[in-house]
Amino acid sequence: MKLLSKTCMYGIRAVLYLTSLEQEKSYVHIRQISEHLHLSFHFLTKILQNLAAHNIIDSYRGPNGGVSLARPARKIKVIELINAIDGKDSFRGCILALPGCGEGTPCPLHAYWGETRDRIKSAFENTTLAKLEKQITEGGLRLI
Amino acid sequence: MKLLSKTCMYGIRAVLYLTSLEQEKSYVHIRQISEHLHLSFHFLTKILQNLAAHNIIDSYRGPNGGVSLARPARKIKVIELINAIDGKDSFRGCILALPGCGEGTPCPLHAYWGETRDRIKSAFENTTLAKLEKQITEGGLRLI
DNA sequence: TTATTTTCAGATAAAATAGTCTTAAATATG
DNA sequence: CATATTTAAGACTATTTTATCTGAAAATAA
Ligand code: SF4
Ligand code: SF4
Repeated sequence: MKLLSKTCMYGIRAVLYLTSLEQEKSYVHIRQISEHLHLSFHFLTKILQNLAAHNIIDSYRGPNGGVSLARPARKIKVIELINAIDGKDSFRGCILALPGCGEGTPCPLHAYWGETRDRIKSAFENTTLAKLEKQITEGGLRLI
Repeated sequence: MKLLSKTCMYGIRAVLYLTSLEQEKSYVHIRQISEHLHLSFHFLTKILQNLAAHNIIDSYRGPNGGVSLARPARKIKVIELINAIDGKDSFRGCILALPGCGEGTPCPLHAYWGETRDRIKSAFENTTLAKLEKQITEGGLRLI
């Protein structure tokens, strides 16, 4: 069972780290992020390029360059990251992969699955980076 | 988001088909199953070999050979198939893949995830093939 | 016995995912 | 301007998952 791809996990962790720094619009080097989270710098760079293309983070080249959140953390929903990295249809996936499903009668596992899946999805839709960050600081939760 | 691997989906569908035939301990050709479900015969054979090794189905070679449920459908739980195919640790997977997790303090997504994951798992633990089969016949649900 | 049918076992191939590396482009500073 | 720094872009490699293929082993039937 894989809720998110590894790529997506890395993206979320990186952006949560950015959130935790909560500097006012100053760029953070990707190298700093990758070292802090123990991730491959090059791989993370690719992931963050994607998030930049989706206007979730801003990026800037050269010395003093780096990445930063494109908006305040309370305006970025976790589902946005998931959609950007794992694709919009990530939560459309079903349980038995029947050909041409969703139109006719459902498979016998649909009842169990559909509801649960929607609940998971809406949890991500209703969670902002700020919300998660609050939990991190209040609950002593960790990113690494 | 992938709840089950494709391999696992195929295995479940195949075994549900066996259940639907509910013949008294007579073997069904894998070829018949694969054609009915539109799956690759060779691939399905490998999946069913695995299920046979895990004592979920019985198999028999030669003409009149094939596979059949190892026990009555009401005594086979869906989680058994998942454990056999996707592995015992399938529902241990987490959301941020932190190194050495589960021991110390959790990551900020753990709260959302853990509960949901356990609910999904216990749904599979409390569902037998017979239960699903009942839904199929009563609800006009489909396997192909 | 001999031929046929079927699963078993393992090698191989293709596709998807994950990760690495190299070079180019933009920016800052002296 | 020249140079150092940093992200951008894309080719390349590695690993995992999914799928195919081949021949052996077991059971049956003629
Ligand atoms: S009925 Fe639902 S769970 Fe089943 S195959 Fe279709 S979409 Fe997937
Ligand atoms: S705290 Fe839970 S969800 Fe987060 S990384 Fe650990 S096991 Fe996974």
